[in-house]
Amino acid sequence: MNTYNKRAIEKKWQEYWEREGLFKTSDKPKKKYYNLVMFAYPSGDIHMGHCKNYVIGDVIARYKRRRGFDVLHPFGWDAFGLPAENRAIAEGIHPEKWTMENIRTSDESLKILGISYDWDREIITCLPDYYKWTQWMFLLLYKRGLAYKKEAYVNWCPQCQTVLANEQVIDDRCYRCGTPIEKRKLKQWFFKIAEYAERLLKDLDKLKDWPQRVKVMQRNWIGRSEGCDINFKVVDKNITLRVFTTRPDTIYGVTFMSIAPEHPVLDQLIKNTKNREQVLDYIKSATKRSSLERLEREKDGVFTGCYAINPINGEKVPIFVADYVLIDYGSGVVMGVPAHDERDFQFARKYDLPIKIVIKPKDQDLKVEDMENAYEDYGIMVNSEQFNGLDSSEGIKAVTRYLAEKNSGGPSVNYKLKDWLISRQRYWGAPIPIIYCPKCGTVPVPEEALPVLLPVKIKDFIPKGKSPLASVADFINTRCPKCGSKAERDPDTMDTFVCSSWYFLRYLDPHNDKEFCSMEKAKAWLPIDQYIGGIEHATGHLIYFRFFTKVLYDAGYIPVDEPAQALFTQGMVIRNGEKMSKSKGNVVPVGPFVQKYGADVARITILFAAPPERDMEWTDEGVVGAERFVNRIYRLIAENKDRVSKNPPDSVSDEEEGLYIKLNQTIAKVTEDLESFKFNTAIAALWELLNQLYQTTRKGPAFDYSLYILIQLLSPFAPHLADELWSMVGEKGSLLEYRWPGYDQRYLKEKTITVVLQINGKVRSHIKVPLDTSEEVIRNRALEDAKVQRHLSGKKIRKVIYVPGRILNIVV
RNA sequence: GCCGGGAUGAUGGAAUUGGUAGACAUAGCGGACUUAAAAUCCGCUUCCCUUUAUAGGGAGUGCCGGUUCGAGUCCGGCUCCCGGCACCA
Repeated sequence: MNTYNKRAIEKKWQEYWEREGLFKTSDKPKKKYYNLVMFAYPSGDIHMGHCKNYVIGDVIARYKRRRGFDVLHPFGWDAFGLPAENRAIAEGIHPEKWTMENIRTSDESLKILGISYDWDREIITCLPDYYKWTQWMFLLLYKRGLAYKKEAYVNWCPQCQTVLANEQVIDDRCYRCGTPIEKRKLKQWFFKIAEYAERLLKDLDKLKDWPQRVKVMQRNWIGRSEGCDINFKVVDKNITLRVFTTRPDTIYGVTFMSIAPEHPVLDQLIKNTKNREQVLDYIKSATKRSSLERLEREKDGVFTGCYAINPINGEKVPIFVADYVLIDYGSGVVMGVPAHDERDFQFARKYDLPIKIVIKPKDQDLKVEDMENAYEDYGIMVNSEQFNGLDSSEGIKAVTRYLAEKNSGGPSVNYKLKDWLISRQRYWGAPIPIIYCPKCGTVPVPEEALPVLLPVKIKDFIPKGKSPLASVADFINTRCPKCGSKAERDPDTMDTFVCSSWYFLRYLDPHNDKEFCSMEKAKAWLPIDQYIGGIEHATGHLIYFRFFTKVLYDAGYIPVDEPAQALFTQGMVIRNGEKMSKSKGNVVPVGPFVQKYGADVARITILFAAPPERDMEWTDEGVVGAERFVNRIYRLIAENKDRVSKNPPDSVSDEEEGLYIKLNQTIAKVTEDLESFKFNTAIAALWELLNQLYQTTRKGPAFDYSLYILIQLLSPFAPHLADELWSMVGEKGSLLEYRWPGYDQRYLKEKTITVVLQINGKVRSHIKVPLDTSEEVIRNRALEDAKVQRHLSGKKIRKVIYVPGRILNIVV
């Protein structure tokens, strides 16, 4: 009887849970707990690498249920996206067929793992009853002026043949396929997330239970920068160039201006100048280069033939076009201060432009001839007329104020966060609900005409630089909803991150065909009490869904302006040194593993190996340990099942006191650890209790009761085994139907304590005394101690420090 | 470059937040059970030195220094690793 038939037992309990509807969500929650794990992309079957997230979420869900919460614990699928389409192109399977089959397989895997999802609320983003509301969201943003179409230089992945959002470009490469991205000038749909930059930043402070790390990443990503706008008039032209700078204290050091090659003002600026041809050539070659190339090249540019006037002193400086100036930061124009900006310094040296020192360090002077680099630190303003002598920080304020008074600029704030490009030139996504009418222009599809169905019958998925939908005549050709004349649909689909920006709301009211979610349900369940997912979404999904929440809040559809109270980011599952993934060929599939070892073993393996926020190595040794753990518990209970008692001991004998204290400590420890996501130490505590129970030779009422409690404490981690043992000892139903056990305050502390005796901070001896022994008694006992005496001989005691119940340190 | 986080036995990891470093597990070694093996149960297992043994001593949480009766934990200075941002004006 070393082991038990895991698969048979697990199946039995999974059927029971389903039959009794134990995972169902309450319609009228009294004490709600919205526990959400990030949904997933259905790429084949799930494997153990994915499961960590789900197992963590399930432990919390089961624990909270037993604490009396009405738990909402749903799951769904982020089912649009490129892999399905790429598979379709390679193998001729329709993306929908492939996706839905994957979902069926993966659902099965989640069920055999015993994850307690309310399956009635499962959502699948590629189905019309879901993406209807994704399109509705687009229209809402459009109505609120937050969705707009503009021509811009955008990120283009030549491999995926589609544009990408900034958040999907990692180190100038496509986040999906790693291909270096190109810049293309295209007309695309954007969401005005930049308009929410300040609120997205400020409200991070409200998110007390989010990891610091994620908040820091979001702050970096939003990239708020305070500074000053300065207007430079162009000589002999009716043009004003606005620059943004964080260092207005260096304004007297401006010796040139640089404009980004993509800047629209250039057309007008170089009209009728003799350098026109040269400038156009430069623009042409510069705009072709990738941002990576541009970064690596030596800084260069070309003189436009025009001059600008420095508003502070009227100096005339040449204007260049230079590709180190970024079109999408600030105004795309910079003032060149070579003495105090490294890039400007290099540029000035190359073109022999003057370098003028206007900031000097506090304790020394700078000489242009000696400079090998720009002096970028703060210092004292010099060569700056009335501002001479000011410290940089005062100078920044003084110059800003002066420029504002003169109407030549003023304080300004810039963000790195840019508007979110959401058009995709691919088939497998939610169609953008917009119609172009030759008479009425851009016309949104009326709400009652939603969803705009993705045509199922399509032969050619291959992207050719424009959406495959563009060549589906049935889809593209339509009538204008306003005037009825012949019109065309937008052929693009939406970024899948749009689908995932609001999915957490659909779970609240998944079958509502009138609204994406009723206000009543939103009020009942929001915000998410615990969100669990991967850190990789820190600057993508986790910003987008905060943005959507704020928009919906502003529009009066939901009662919260932040979606999630608490966030937990779990670590990855590593195997053989690499992230577990199909492409690395190191996955452990769920089905075969559960067949062989059972779901409880899988769960314990994941939970015990490491703290959940850290990466965990999946090893065979870990599996061995987990298997031993469940077998050992099963055997202990099975061998003693007739002894198990639901009643705490009436009185605790001296002999059993140690065990009974251990039991109460274990209840307290496991409870605390569950509250703070320390599942590895919670299981370690159970293991300690288990070891102690195995070593108990004289079994009494405390032992009998301990078994009863052990089964209960096990239930969030190994729910199948726990329920099986529960019925083995004569209890009814599932532990999900029982409250979490409490502990006896009186038996948390040992009645005899060990006091460590130290001399000069070194451990020399230990004494055992009753719990409430006075310091004096302990001191005397210590001085009598043979070992202490040996170390004290011939020395004078200078001081004695007593830490109650722990340590007595004698200083000699 | 700027901003985070980290470094503890052979290994995964504990340590009440300044109070016995190494819980629990894995691996290893030894014992019991067995005809035998597996499984199981029990014991040992940071390193070095002394000792037949009991035992005793010393060192030890990446490195150097500091605060303290006492530091894995706090402070200062480094080294290395991981992550985020980065031509951001």
